Amino acid sequence: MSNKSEKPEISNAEFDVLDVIWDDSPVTANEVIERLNQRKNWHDKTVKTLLGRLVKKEVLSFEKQQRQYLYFPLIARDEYTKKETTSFVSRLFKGKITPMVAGFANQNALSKQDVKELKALIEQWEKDND
Amino acid sequence: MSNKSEKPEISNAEFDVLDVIWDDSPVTANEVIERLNQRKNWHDKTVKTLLGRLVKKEVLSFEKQQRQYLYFPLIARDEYTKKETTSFVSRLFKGKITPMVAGFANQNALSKQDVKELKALIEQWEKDND
DNA sequence: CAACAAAGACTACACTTGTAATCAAAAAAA
DNA sequence: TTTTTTTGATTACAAGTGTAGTCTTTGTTG
Repeated sequence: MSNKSEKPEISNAEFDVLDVIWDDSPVTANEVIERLNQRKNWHDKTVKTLLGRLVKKEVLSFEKQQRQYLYFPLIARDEYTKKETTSFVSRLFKGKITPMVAGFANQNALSKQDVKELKALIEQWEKDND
Repeated sequence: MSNKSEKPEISNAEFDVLDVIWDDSPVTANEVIERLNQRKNWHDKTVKTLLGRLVKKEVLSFEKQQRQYLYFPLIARDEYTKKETTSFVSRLFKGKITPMVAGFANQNALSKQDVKELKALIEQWEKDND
């Protein structure tokens, strides 16, 4: 293994922490714990550990405010999701999104609204390209 | 943790093994090793270990052919990809595919061909639904 | 039949991950 | 100032993972 800063490798639990920080930052550890409390049922020590690991992985950083830390992300959510999406689609769908969307549709996970949005997106794409 | 048969939790390395088995099965371990050799550079013992773990996880099974085993999948690729897609999209895009496709387009990962296919897919969807 | 080779079973081992508990430093309260 | 609390740092620990090596069994070869 060993990927020194090549690519952060964010674990599932870590992602949940990062996710609420992306929602709004900088934030104190307690704020993060509180926000996570809404959905997860983690001990505050657990969240602290995850924050520490994210800092060590250089995904987060912080600045001291008295004795507390104010955490903020070092990588943008958008950048992260794009990268993850690319690797996900390339892994499971040989890089093609259509089969992925098809699987979605095929599962009744596609709503009328989604289709409307997709159409708008495509239209825009066609306007931009070519 | 601990998910007794709820949901297999296939690791990355395991997935690569499973992937070539999905391509064509049943196959012997050596066939799997050979196929993987094309892209990965794994020791054959490594592949054997992964096969064993997949069997233990009930993702694969096998039947003996003399002293060799012929492995085959217990879960369908399609089923797996659908499930993974759902969880991926729900995690990173709050369950909406459009933002995902948008990120894709936004990255120039969308080809003319893709768009054509997407349009066809949508058209079909509209024909089916409502 | 004896020795060898091939296949799978079992063992190994460091690193990651989930999930905290304990320790230490510093600020707040008594 | 002594005590208590709060916050982060360090330590813990089992299960999972990547990546093999060794042991055992069972055909194969001389």
